[in-house]
Amino acid sequence: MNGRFQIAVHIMTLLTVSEGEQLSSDYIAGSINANAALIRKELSNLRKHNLVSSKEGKAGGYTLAKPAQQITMAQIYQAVKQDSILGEARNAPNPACAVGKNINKHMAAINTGIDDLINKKLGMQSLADFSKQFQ
Amino acid sequence: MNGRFQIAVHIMTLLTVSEGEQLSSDYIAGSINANAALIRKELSNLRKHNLVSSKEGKAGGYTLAKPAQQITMAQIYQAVKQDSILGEARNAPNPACAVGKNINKHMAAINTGIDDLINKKLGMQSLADFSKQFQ
DNA sequence: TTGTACTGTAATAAAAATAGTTACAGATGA
DNA sequence: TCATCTGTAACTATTTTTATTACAGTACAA
Repeated sequence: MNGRFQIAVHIMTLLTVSEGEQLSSDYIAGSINANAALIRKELSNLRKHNLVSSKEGKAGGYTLAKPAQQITMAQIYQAVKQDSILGEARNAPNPACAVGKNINKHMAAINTGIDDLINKKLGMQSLADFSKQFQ
Repeated sequence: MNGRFQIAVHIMTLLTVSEGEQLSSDYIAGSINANAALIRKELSNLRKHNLVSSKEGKAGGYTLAKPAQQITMAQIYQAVKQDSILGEARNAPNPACAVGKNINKHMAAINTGIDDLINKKLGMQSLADFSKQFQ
């Protein structure tokens, strides 16, 4: 989810700074220097999370779904994150070992603890706050 | 760094639980269900960070470099982490764009803020605390 | 009603990151 | 001097991420 948060924040910042104007995926991709279809995919995800709205057809494009004051960085983070931050085991550890048997559970506790913390921290900053830095 | 933190914590927990006994990389790999050479690579890194000591030769193996009470989960995290959590841009964004030009700097600020938070949180839990859960 | 400029999405390819493997030199103790 | 272990490099395989291409569908406007 590394690069995706970066991209999502970049997108959201562009939409904030351009104040309601419809931006095309091509334009956004140009600023990010990434592929337009990829950007549309992320925009699609952000729309699913009610952070952007889109308009098809000529003169279509993307805008914020609501004022930047009402969007927190945590919401963007949530929209993008899919896996835990510090990771779960990819190989089932050995269940015959007292440590292996329980490590996933205890790692999960660490992960959710940290994730809560991140959400709390990012929840304190609105997209409007963040975007102000670019003016 | 996802899977590596999991592996490193697993290793450190095994070494804690086995109370000073030398463990071989083979034994550790068996509990984690991973490759022994891979585990040795991570052990090598943990040693570099003064968290484990190793002994070569027959009857060799690995032990904690210091008591588990004196090791925090944050130290393990630090030993393993190499990149930022939420990511920096992989493509240089467009420098001709006010947002693209500055996004990396501002994302970096978010990243270090979160990293500090993680360190603070993980710094509150010792390896001894964590390992108690497995007894 | 037709052309143009967009979104939406799937299929696929390329690239990068991660994990796993093999191999073997060197250390150490029995 | 043999057996058992670490240390590390070189390499391969796998998985994940990112990029590309392609095209159907929508909306506006002349």
